[in-house]
Amino acid sequence: MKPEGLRDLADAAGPADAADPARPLRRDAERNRQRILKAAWEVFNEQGLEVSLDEVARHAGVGVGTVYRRFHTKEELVEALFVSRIDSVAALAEAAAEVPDPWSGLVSFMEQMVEMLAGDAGLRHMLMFATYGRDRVSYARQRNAPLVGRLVERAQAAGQVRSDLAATDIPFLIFTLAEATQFGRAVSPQIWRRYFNIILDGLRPERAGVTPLPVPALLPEEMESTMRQNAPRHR
Amino acid sequence: MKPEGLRDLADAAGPADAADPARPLRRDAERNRQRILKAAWEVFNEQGLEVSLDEVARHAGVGVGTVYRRFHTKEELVEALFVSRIDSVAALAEAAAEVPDPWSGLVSFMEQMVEMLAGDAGLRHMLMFATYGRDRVSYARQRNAPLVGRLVERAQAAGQVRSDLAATDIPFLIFTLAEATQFGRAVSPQIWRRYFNIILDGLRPERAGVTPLPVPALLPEEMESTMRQNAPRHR
Amino acid sequence: MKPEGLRDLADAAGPADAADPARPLRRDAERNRQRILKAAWEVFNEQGLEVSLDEVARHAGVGVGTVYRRFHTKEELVEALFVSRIDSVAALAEAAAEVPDPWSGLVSFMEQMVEMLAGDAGLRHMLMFATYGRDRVSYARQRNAPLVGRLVERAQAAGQVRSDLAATDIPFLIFTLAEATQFGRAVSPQIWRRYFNIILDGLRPERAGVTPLPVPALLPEEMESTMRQNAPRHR
Amino acid sequence: MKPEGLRDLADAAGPADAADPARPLRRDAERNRQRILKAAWEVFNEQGLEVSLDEVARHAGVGVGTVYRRFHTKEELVEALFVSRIDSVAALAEAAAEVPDPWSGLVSFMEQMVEMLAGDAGLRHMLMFATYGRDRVSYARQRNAPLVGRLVERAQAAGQVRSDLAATDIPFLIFTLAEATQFGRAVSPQIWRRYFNIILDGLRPERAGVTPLPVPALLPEEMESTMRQNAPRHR
DNA sequence: GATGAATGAGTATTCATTCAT
DNA sequence: GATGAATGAATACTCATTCAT
Repeated sequence: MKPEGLRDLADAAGPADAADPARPLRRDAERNRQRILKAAWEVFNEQGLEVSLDEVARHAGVGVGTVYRRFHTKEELVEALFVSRIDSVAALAEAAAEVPDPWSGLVSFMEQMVEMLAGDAGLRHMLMFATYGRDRVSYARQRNAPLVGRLVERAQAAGQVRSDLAATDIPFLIFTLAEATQFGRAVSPQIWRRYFNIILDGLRPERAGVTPLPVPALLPEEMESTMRQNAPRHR
Repeated sequence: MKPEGLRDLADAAGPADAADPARPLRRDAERNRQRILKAAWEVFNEQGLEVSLDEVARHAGVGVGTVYRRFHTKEELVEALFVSRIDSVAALAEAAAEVPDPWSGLVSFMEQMVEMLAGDAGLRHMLMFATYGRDRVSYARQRNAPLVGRLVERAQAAGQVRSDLAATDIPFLIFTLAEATQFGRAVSPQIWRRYFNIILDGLRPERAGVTPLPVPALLPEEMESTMRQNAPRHR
Repeated sequence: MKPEGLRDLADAAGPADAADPARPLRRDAERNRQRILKAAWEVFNEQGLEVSLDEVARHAGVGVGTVYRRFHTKEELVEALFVSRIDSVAALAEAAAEVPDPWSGLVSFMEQMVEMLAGDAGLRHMLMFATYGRDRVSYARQRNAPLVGRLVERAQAAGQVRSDLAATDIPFLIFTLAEATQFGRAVSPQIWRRYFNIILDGLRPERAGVTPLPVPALLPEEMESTMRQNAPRHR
Repeated sequence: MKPEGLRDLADAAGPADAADPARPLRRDAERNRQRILKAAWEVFNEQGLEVSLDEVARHAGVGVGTVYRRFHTKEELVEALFVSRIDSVAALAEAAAEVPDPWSGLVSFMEQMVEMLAGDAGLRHMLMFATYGRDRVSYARQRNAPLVGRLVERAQAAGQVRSDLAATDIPFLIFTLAEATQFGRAVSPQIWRRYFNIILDGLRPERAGVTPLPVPALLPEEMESTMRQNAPRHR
């Protein structure tokens, strides 16, 4: 569906295995692991995270037992599937900090995040609702928060971003946009860029006609507990 | 939970019944229908659309059989439940058209829509993913599209909104925001107003620093097919 | 297999139902409930408590769903199945207390207990290992302990039983014997009476050639914790 | 856990192997065999016969495949595991025959049997229910029966044991006691000695107050068929 | 020979839907 | 009409056993 996604899957291999992080899997096992991850990625994106592992197994052309040998629970599979991607958020933020122009840095970070999420309903779901892999997500969030904070502050210091924007607003805006991508994706895969543009224009510094943000942003600590409330229990 | 919601439910009665659209239900049957709708609304909002109909029936104090007599499938129940609310979108748009200041009209329409969706995960789900009640939603969309179009055009004509905004962008922005309300809702129920504000600021007319929207909006016709792709199948 | 057992099942009906203890089940439901209990009793006795509920359902000629409608979990089914029998232990002890001769009273209690357990591997299993229905069993034990204590004391006071026998020894002896009934049952269903007899002879008052019991009996409180250790977890 | 047990395991090696009874195993193969038996013994005693062979293999530090190379089925492993112990019953009986005092001989035989079974739920299970290793058990029984018969007769001849006791009663009494050890084991590991004592007192010669055994003992030939009926099928 | 990967039938439990009372 | 009983396919997960490496 998306070659980029499949490349990422490869990164999730080897060391991410549950049993022994050191020793690489046997060749055939590794092949199957990849097949399973690929199949899972496809069906999860197509039909959501609710598809059964039997379905995933069938899609991958292996028995369910094989899926369970590799991933002890469904949760572990979902995690493994998105782990590399979650980690890459940090890389994105770090790269963005290197961009000389603060505004461009912030923009490119957001843009890449949305692009990443746009192609990946599963990851989006996991980041937003933390149905699975809560701990991973939570860890990633804590790691990235300060990086994002610096991106915002730098742009504000340069007078490129409205001063009432908070670092915690950024993930909100990103999720918000990512959700919009879901929508209309089939007909116009880039449609989200319109709304991204609108939001960017709305982030610009205060001036005539711009109203101050009406309620305070969430504190970083509050991001955690907000997730915890969203999570639907799974059966 | 929300008296307004309950009032709306009453509108969904009579003619929407499955058996014979013409003849009104017997009094007691009608009472049961209302009870079921009320119970379903409460339960779906509290626990999501995944609750079993047994649960709904228990909540309503009737047997499952009764639920099925009124609504042939779960889908039909969900549809009936949100039908009145979908219809009220039109009312909102019409009211907004009456607001003398075009900008205020558009803003108040969007705001009310988001507020409505914010409190109603079921409706949001239905509008965005059309999991259930596809036809209803589709019908409502066609009805509302021109109304919304006029709101936008009026504001653009008044120079209050950027000229590259399209009518079809409005539902996108609304869904997008509505989804964001889910988020952070537990900690700060009004947090979405920050992002609403940012978006509104981004909708303002072109000026220095505002970049033109990079891709074309969806055509009204395209909205339809876009929904059709999103829908996850349900079990 | 054993008409007596089936008669007992009837006692477990009506009021023991999970939903509403007051209202009796519909006729057809009641019929199925009985069928399920009967089938469960048969297969559990034949093949042990490990048989699947699918098997029970098939045996009963109903769908699994029906089994689960009546009994929310396997545990509940097992409990329901043996509840009336557990309760009847108390009746046995009380009746034994009425027997004029203390020795005869104690003997008849033990004998009837063993007889009851002899025909019912499921009940035996439940009483001894508390795999299922722990709370029921524990409750019954507490209820019966003092009754049994009195039986023993009365016989000791009459000089009919060795003075170093404790009340907690009785269940041990009973279980022990009951287990022995399993054995040899096919060839000589009454074979256990030999060992019952030997034990009774060993319970007689001290005299030449009788050695004192070498270790202290369990305290009543210790019976509880002893069960808790035996219980295998079920999957 | 019990060095004696482990020594016994060694006896079970070589000729008992599945592939070729004649040729001894290669040194490393033999080592693995021992490791597996040791691990199995530990794990089965700790957690019951239901543990998976994967678990056993892990405990032994070998692959499951290796387990299956040595023992074609789980049943075979269990058999091999207890084979040596079954054989040692004969040793026990022979040693008991050497004890000068017939009564002491019989008592010590029974006591050692119960002790052996008390510490070994797996063996107990196998002897009593013949779930696994039916043929082995059957063979052992035939071998031991005459030895035990002699123990009993000798004690009866000396007037130390009631004359209505039969040789086939001994295994019954032993199993009966062994089962009681299971019970209460956690709280008072020696509790079974109380019931052993009671039974011994009940085995003493006829005198006032002792009632004759009410049903005939099983014939040696009948012991076999009695086992066959007990066996629960396993999954 | 050893390893551990692959398999798939089996387990308890849930739930949309149908149907007898 | 209303009730709630019956159904069975579906779900996540386990484990004895086989087989490629």
